[in-house]
Amino acid sequence: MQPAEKKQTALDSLKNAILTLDLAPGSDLDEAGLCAQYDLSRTPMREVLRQLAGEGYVTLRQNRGAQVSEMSHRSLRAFFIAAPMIYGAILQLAATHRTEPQIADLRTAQEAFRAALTSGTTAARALANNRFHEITGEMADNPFLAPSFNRLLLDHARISMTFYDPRDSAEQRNVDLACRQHDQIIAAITARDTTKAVLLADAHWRLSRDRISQFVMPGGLDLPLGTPPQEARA
Amino acid sequence: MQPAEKKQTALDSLKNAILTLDLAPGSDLDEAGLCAQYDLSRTPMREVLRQLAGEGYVTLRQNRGAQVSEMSHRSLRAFFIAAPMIYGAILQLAATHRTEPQIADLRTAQEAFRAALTSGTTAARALANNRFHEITGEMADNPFLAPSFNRLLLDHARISMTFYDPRDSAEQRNVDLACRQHDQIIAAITARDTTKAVLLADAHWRLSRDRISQFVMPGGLDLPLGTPPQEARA
DNA sequence: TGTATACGAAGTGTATACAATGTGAATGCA
DNA sequence: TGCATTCACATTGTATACACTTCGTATACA
Repeated sequence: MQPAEKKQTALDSLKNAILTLDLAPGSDLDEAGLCAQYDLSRTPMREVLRQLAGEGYVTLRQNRGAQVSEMSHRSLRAFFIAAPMIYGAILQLAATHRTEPQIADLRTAQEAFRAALTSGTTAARALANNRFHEITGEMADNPFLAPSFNRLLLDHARISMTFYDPRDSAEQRNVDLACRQHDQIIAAITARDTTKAVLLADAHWRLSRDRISQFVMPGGLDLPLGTPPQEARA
Repeated sequence: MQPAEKKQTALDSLKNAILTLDLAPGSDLDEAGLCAQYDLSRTPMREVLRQLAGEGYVTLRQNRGAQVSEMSHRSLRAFFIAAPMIYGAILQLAATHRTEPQIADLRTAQEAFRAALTSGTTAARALANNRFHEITGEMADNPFLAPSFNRLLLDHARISMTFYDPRDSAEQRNVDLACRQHDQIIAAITARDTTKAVLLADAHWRLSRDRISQFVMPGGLDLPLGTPPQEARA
């Protein structure tokens, strides 16, 4: 395997590991360990880490190594604010600028997503879903919106991984609905129907948002309130 | 000077040179030359270039060195589509999340901008204006919108540098108006007036957009049409 | 016993030598 | 003369040795 390929492999592999929470937010990355794992020397591995930093996957600290970028309460709030606007813009532009080969790519990604729904792991689903939306970003073909869109996709995948519970049957229905929305999105984009694309972006976002909200603010358990521990009182 | 400082110097210097068109879009960067210029060896200089690539200043091509990112007709169109939306969102969030020290920074940046208007070069104006808007981006405090916003600011500065004509007195009036709008933006942000912030973002954007449009589509010269050269005919 | 300082190990940043790739000019052949 | 091939040079990519910073620990002192 060529060195350049090994670099690409390391990049893709690390991205996937971060997207699927295989590498936890905030966890430290051992430079030497990664070098051994991907059979690269430190120089190219450090370049990979710089690239990941540029795309928001990791943060680099002076003299203190790389760590997987955090997902905090604050960033979740920022995510909720930014996502609906950017998602709407991307799908609208995708419907305008999509090319035929891109539509083929999108259909392929959707088939992979549907396959992952029935037989894949939670991580495989998240990656397939992420790939679907990445392609819509490529279709939009706007270098000024792309960086924020991709940053949103990263944390969207991670948030979904955090909250997804395969035992919940309501979850199963939601995922099936999301899959059908993907089909509708493909149809709208193919037809260059920008109005419909924006509406679908909104519906798809709300579905995802509500799923997340339910886990952040679950239904009450109807139990008596506890009392705060001594130290926490005023 | 410490190596880390030299890296920062190189990064800042290259950013400024690209923003002010001192380094022309599409021009090749000579790795060895930059190493000599900033007294760095190739390893840290390559990391600087990777960082610049991550922020959209340059593009890296396999085995073919770095080149300053292009500004094409197509990217101008994408810019016009993305800018008003992102700028509005950023100023709205800035009005919500700004802190007192950030307001002080913004006032300082505005003073520098005003000073550059009277005594500075065109490049100094562009950099001061860029800094002002960068601070509004910091105030907005949204890691999902920041990358696109900063990408927009980069090309906004470069487009302004392209089209600015200091001999045009209408330009002078426009710039003075832009400066007054900055004062109003500071006031709205300080007062946490999100509604006004959004309106000002729109007004500020339209002023800039119209300036650019006038240079892209100048008033006709009322002369007869030429004929295409032989080679160009069907 | 608590704190401060010094030492050492681990890990990060940089310099440089070497390998691989791309480019362009020169040469040979049609 | 035109085109293809080859070789040399320039430039980029990688490996590795070395320097520096950080952090943990041990020891000395209060």
